[in-house]
Amino acid sequence: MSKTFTITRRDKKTKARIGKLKTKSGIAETPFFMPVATRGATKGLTSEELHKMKVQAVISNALILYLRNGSEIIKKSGGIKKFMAHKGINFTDCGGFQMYSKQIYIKSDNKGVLFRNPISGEKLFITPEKDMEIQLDINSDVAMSLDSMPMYEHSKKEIEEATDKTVMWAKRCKEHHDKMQENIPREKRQILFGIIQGGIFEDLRKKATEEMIKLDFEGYSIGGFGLGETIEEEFNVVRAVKEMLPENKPVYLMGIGTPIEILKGIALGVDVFDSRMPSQSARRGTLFTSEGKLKILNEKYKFDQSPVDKNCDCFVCKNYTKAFVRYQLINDEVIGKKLATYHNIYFLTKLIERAKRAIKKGNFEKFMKDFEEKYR
RNA sequence: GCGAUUGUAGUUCAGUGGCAGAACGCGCGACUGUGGCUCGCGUAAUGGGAGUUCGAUUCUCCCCAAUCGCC
Repeated sequence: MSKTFTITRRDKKTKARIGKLKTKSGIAETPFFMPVATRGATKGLTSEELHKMKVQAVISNALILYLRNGSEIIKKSGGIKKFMAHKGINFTDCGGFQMYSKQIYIKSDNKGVLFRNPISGEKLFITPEKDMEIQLDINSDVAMSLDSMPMYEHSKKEIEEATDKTVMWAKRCKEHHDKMQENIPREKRQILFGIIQGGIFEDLRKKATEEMIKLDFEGYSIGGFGLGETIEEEFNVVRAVKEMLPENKPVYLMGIGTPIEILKGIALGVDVFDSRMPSQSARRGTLFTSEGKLKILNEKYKFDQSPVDKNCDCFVCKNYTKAFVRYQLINDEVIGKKLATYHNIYFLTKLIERAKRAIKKGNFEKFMKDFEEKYR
């Protein structure tokens, strides 16, 4: 059968699960982590390198690509997969998160979001329909409905308004997206995920989840985290939303990317993650290791001849010393950023692989607890 | 040897007769659906001596050093 999502394995003690996400570009085994490739590339890494380290998917940004004619160029290049010579699956984000970016966001009303194009200075009105068209031009495998993202510090009333607007837009996205693809065979269609908002308020999240389920998306994204809330607030909401969502739909926890949060998410049955965390932190000198976070720019590693992580088998750890990576990073050489980024993304990808193995062996909960100890 | 100019943080430069600033560097921290790669905190200095003055890093003189020019 050509179902989008199939669960192949379940953990007994937690809600963790292993599944297959089927897209027009191929199948990815969940859970997986997507490095961010905002403009069609993960900073510092080639598509071949991502493929070699078994990254199954990346996520680009429809709005930001659109700002520099990227969506047009990509359309004329035959879609993002071909454009970036990527062997895995491509997600696109809608651009709703850029409401967080004061430099390009102007305002939003019920019809859509007004951005300023920082390149031309022109105002740019993005409606849910327009957003769907951009993502279809880019031709990613999985698109996101346009959301209106509330800020952590907003009042409950403001968050409720944004949440309701997100549901309303999701409906319009779904209708337009379906209509745009009605003549395309099902297996060649772009998949659309609906984004659930609601801040840290369980009641708002539950209401939004209920409405979104009615719209029957192929997958659900939980958005609006990593904005200042505590980890408890975050996972209380994820748990509540997950309990309501249908079991057979893939769930994507947007923007979440610290090792601990990924494991906690997996334990609650989240299937997809993404974050700029591993790539951005790497460039700024924070590396993930089996022993915890490593601040490689610290003076104590100046002459350190050991690898970044002695338990890691990535090519960086097999070939280079801390002293080398540190020196290149400090001197702002691209090789430093590249090696650091490679290691961090490899680490997260490998972490999830190990988590999956633990799920299969039935000791995921212990695996998670042991890991958490090191990241305290 | 003579003349001119300049000596302020590790570096490049502000500034002031009354608590000496910045940038970069260095040290530490942050970073969660990345427009332009950052942000926060910390560190550290008036070349030496004498004089004027209540008080001098600032004004005067001497010494030392550097740079430029002329021999």
